[in-house]
Amino acid sequence: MSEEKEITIYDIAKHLNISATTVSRGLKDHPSINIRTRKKIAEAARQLGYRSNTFASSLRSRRTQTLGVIVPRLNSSFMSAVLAGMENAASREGYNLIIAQSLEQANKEMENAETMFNKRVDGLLVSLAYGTESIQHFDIFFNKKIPVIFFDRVAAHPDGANVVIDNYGAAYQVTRHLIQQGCKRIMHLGGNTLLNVYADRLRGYKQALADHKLPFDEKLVLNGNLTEEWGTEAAQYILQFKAKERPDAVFSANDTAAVYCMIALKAAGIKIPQDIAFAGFNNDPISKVIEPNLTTVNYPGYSMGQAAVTSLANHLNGNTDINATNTIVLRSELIIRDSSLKNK
Amino acid sequence: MSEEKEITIYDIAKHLNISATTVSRGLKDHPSINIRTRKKIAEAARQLGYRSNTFASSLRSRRTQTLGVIVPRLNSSFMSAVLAGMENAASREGYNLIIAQSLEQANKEMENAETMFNKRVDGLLVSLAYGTESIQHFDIFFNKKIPVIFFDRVAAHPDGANVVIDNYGAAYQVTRHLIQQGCKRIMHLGGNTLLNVYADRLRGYKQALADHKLPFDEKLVLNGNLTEEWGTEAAQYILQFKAKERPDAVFSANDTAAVYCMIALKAAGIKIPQDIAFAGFNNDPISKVIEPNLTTVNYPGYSMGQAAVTSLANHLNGNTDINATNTIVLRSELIIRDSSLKNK
DNA sequence: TTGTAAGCGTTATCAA
DNA sequence: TTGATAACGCTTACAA
Repeated sequence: MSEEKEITIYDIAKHLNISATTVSRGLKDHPSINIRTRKKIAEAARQLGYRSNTFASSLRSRRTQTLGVIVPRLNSSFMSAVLAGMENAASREGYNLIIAQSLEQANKEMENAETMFNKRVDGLLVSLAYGTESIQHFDIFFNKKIPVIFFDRVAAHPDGANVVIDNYGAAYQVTRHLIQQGCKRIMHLGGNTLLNVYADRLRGYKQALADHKLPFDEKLVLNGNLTEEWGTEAAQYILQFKAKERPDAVFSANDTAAVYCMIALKAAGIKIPQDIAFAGFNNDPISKVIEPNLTTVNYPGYSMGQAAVTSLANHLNGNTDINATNTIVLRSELIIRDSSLKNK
Repeated sequence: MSEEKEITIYDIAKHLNISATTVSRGLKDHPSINIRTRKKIAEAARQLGYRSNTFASSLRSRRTQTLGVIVPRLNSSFMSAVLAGMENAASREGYNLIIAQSLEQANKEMENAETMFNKRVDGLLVSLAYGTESIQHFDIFFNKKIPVIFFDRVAAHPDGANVVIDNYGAAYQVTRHLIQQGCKRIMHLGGNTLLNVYADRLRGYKQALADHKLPFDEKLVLNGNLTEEWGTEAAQYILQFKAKERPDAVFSANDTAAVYCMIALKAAGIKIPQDIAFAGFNNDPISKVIEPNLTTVNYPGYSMGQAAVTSLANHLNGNTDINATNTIVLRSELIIRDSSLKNK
């Protein structure tokens, strides 16, 4: 079983009395090779325990069959699903993935981009870090015409494609749902509006208010980093309102901030949803543990991963121009739970 | 900025009127190269925009400077921390990571192992899938003397090293803590005991009982897959006991099962911790959201990742024999929260 | 301390 | 449909 020496296409060639060129072609099912020859080659390769040397191949062909993935963090069920979807599509298309996390830091993202570039990935998939304010560090890719696809946390670029959920529409739905529950002063806990996801959620919130003739009040929008601590602080902000001006609902741009805000409000004697209704975003596991359970928005992570890789692979195979499908928008799903049901 | 042609060591050599060999050596800080020559080479490389071609290098040197990582799932804060620690150590040691998830399935783990093998990783880091019952699929690595390190979910192998936390000791501490709170009939929710982590936690639980003269009762041990649904079912099991025989504490081998068991028990009118005290394992974010907050065990994920990679790198550099440091045990930490404090 | 020259295993080119 | 040959860019004996 344990081979002494690596088997090369020359060994196969010698074994079959044909040329290495033919073996090379046969192994990749090149159409110009006789189908019976191809079969013989495949059989011999199996028998001899041949495995292709990707370095030699990459060196010569200048393709690595590898895609780079840069994500802010791996520790969410959403990202795990995205990556599973990416892996699935990638292996179907004959690509491997290199994964790196930026830990939400712009400089780490730059480093990662450089590493990916030096590893000569055939294409790049990026979800931007919270701290990223410019996407210049991807210019090395654009300059070399290496395709870049942004997903979820995206930025506009003439040569880059985007895969996103309809953050605007989802936020609109959430807000409308709260309005339909009778809420009139809906607060929005938002993130860095330089990022599309947070900007779009804010827009959806505003539009829903406008469409239902509710005034927009700047004091009812608080932007921050959406962490546990920040969610707790947001509760303090809410508690400072005079009784009459206090919001009767909160729509948070993520579940973490929503949940920690709820915990702090509950501790202060606020009843949820009677006094203040709540809705979050992400369908994080904690949304099913907090009492009352949190109304939220579910992302289709697996599909997003698949869509991003499939689109990238199509582009690499020359099937589509990257501009032809510049933005793919996936459907998300409103999950209604007790935290927003005032009339139950 | 956008170079037309890739710069090679020959371009640098020509530029400086020296040989490519010297450039190659200079670039890797080979000691036999004059330090001034090295400086000149580095400077020219920077100036010309040289980037090393890893394929040519790997092809020739038969090393990839790449480590493979196979994990059950990426979607836990623990795994994210592990990977961050691995990345940190890897980049310090000059290695890159390829990451794959087995999704807890043995056959996916086998596929991943094969992919890693074909990618010719210099070493492999594995946390075993829930469904894995044999580690034969890693024999291709052992046969070729490619080092394999198991971490967290490990298996014994003469040629493989392990990096783990002291599951036995942590479980012992948890159980002792519950006993000190006055609990006498402590139930254990466990996982697949083919996996070290669950077998060791069970052992620690048993030993703590024995050391405190509490009888071990088989009916108080329930093994399962530790999912949300299973945790809910475990609650039904607990509710079936006659009042006098009902456990007065539960030590779960993970937080998910503990939390969903708590939710179901609370719904049935059980008071926590008064009627039944609870402790979990993992320090999952949900443990801080459930009421009362869950006593649990925190893993040092980042250190574990660093330790695993550092150990692997040392071995690859020939600094240590893999048998010399066959098992590294890291300290974990008991986090006491309200769910286990009966006397508060 | 530096250089010469021979490969590593594959694929592109050109020819048959 | 197949083959001969020359790269791809780097490392490493061996030599100087």
